[in-house]
Amino acid sequence: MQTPTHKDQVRHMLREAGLRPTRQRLALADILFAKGDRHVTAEALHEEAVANSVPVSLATIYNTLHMFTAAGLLREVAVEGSKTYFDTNTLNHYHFFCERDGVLMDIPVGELAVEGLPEPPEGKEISRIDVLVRLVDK
Amino acid sequence: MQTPTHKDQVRHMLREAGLRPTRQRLALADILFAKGDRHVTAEALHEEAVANSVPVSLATIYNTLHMFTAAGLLREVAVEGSKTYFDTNTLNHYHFFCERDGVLMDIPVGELAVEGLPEPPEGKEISRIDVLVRLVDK
DNA sequence: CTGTGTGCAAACTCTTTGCATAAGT
DNA sequence: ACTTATGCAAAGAGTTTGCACACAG
Repeated sequence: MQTPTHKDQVRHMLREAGLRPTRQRLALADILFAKGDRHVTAEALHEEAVANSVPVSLATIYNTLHMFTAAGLLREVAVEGSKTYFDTNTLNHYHFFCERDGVLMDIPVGELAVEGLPEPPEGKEISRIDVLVRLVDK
Repeated sequence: MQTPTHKDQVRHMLREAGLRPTRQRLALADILFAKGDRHVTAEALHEEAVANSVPVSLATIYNTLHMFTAAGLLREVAVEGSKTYFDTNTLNHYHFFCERDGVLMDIPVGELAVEGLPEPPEGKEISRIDVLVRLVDK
């Protein structure tokens, strides 16, 4: 094996972010960033990790997700309900959310735009705009 | 007292919604709809009720908020975090959210618009669009 | 070695539920 | 009276925390 593996890239990504590339972080980053943009909950990632023979604890999952988020590798998405979603796509984009099955999807970039941004209140500035398009079965 | 009080209007509103106008519901609706649009959490409403000498239990607060929402009198707003916000403005509009103090505010209607709505996935249709403009201190 | 990360279990927060009591019509 | 709502306390779900042990540099 001499082509740079995905794991190598992931290791580099972690170092860049100032995070020690531990077994668990590597394994989780590998799962998260292997196949395109993903939207996971802590619970789901935990199950996936365990299924992939990476017995991480839930506490570490939360820890890791938050550190990745702080490092800019992930982004937290607000959906109502108790669960927190993490998105591997940190670029500015919006989401579809299907209430029925709790699935979050990216909205193709460029299609949707927010017009007529209002003036933020005194002393505040806009940090980010979230758009969530809720879906129901037809 | 012969002018229709706010409580009378509220009583009528509850009947219209098919909800029995009990003491607690009347008191809560009175608080919620007395002064323009509001954004409350269950906890906040509970404190306010208790402060107004209406010793409702938290369980009833949740119960009531959910029934009001089901009856179309309130709308749930998704902000990340564990707390659920309820909005007395059920018309289509968007929000400012200040992370620092957890305050939710309406964005003046008409200023902000979402353009270029994407096609929803097969078999789904858009039920609602939420826009949350996050604010930070300048 | 030295410091940071991990796992476990317990703690916490917000929310929901079950059941006896109280209130509405 | 008959039905629905309320309150309490206990259970639940998701997330966080404290501390001993393990691992990366």
